[in-house]
Amino acid sequence: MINQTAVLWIKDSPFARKICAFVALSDEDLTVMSDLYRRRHSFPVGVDMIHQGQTDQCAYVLASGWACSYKILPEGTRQIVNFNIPGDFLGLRSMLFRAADYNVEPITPIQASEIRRTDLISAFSKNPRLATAVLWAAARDEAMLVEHLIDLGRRSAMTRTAHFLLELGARLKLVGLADRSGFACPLSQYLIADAMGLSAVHVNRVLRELREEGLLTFQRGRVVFDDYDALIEFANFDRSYLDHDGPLLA
Amino acid sequence: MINQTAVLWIKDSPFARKICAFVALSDEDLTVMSDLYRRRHSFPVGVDMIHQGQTDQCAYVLASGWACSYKILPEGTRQIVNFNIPGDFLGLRSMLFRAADYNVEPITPIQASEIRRTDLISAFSKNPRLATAVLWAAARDEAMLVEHLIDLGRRSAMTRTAHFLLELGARLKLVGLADRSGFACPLSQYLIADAMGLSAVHVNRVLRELREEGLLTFQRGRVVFDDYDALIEFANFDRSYLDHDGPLLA
DNA sequence: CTTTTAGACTGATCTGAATCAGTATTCGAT
DNA sequence: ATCGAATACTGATTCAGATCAGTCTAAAAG
Repeated sequence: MINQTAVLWIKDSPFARKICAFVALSDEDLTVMSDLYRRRHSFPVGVDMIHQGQTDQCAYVLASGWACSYKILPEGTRQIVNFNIPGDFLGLRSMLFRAADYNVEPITPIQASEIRRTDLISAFSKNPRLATAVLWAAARDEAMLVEHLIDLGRRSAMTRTAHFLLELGARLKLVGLADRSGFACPLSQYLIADAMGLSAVHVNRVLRELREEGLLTFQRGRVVFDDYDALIEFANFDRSYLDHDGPLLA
Repeated sequence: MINQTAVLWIKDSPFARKICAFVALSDEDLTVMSDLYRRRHSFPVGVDMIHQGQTDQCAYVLASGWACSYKILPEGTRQIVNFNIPGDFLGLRSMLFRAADYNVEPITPIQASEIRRTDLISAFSKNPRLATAVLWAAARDEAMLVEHLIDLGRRSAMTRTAHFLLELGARLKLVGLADRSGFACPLSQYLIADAMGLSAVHVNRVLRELREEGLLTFQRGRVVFDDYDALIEFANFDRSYLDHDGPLLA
């Protein structure tokens, strides 16, 4: 049965906002989805949400706050694989493996719903459209991973950083946390460095250069796109992999 | 019903070999799988199997030959995202998107089975275990993508190349195309360069250094692990993300 | 109201990898 | 047997980005 209060509440969540942009979900779908949302948790900064080797196979949907997925290397350096923003589904992969093969750390205090593997599987069998929606989100995450790979492999430090911040903006826009002018961004230059495979010092230099070129300004926790069109041109940003033209599997 | 000839034949395919190593498939599962194998195609070197913007949503399972997935950048450089070897399922992502966002090019002549989206969906609904198996393979591919990202972001040219060749060896071993001593490898130094985000010249230097260190020799189309244990130590290679301890979702 | 500290920022220097400009080798075609 | 095309390989030079070694500022702690 459909619980109208739950439907209204869930419709406003970042996760549903994102999913609804791609797959048309009925009130029934949203009711099934709201069941997944029961186990709310808070995570303070400094406590890993998921860590390497962890065997309890659970995932989270972020309601608020930012996190990052990363791997530590033996030399002590680390590579941030992805930043997780509200609406993101994280840990889907660790559900298929015996143990998590990466860490997830909150960047700001986090509100998240824990999703048990059994709950997800039953929600999927009750509701294949929800399965499609989640798989679509996973495919989109993989496309972003590929763009990140290309950032690291073949784009210069400046293009790479510009591309990355544009993508972050596009993702945040989907959940109403950004617009064409920019977005609030709690990332330190150290975090950006670990994501872009650069040193923090060099990130600082690159950000200054982007500012001096009149492309974008990242200061005091805010990214401002000073010239959005020029920036897209400069970074050769193609948002089609984040975009859509309506429901895919109807 | 179960067709014993088809089951025996499919059991010997690289795809089934790989899948069976992780999820126990019954003869019935294998029969459903063999239905997917009907549309055999050959691709000569020089003709893209999938290209950017292509809208017919189909995927392939490689039976023999090597291919690579890549993206072209405006400056004319390219980044190879992944090499595809026998047994690989490729194009799963393009089934969820409106159009492919990358290219796939044969490196050697290819034999592959075309998988239509509708066929895959019906096979999945007939047989959820097969769906699990394919999702597991996709999760494993994503884990490899993450390792590749870390290669590019935080590993030196030498460690990166060693890690990459070890991973390739581990993947080939699963389908019986490699052992601890090494494997036949049709990749040119140019292809390796485009995958590792290096120049061909530097790849050559790196391969020479690995050879001089007594770690591995890549010459005349063959990778030889001269000192497998030292190599694993050197590259800090952890094959747990490729490995398993038996069926996951029984 | 200081002190401490973390983050933002800068210049000088160093290094790893790219680019350029070749030679050597292998293999296939004529 | 010879030519041409790939591919493998090498040395010299250049350049992007890292490292080092700081300063400046603002906020938090005492």
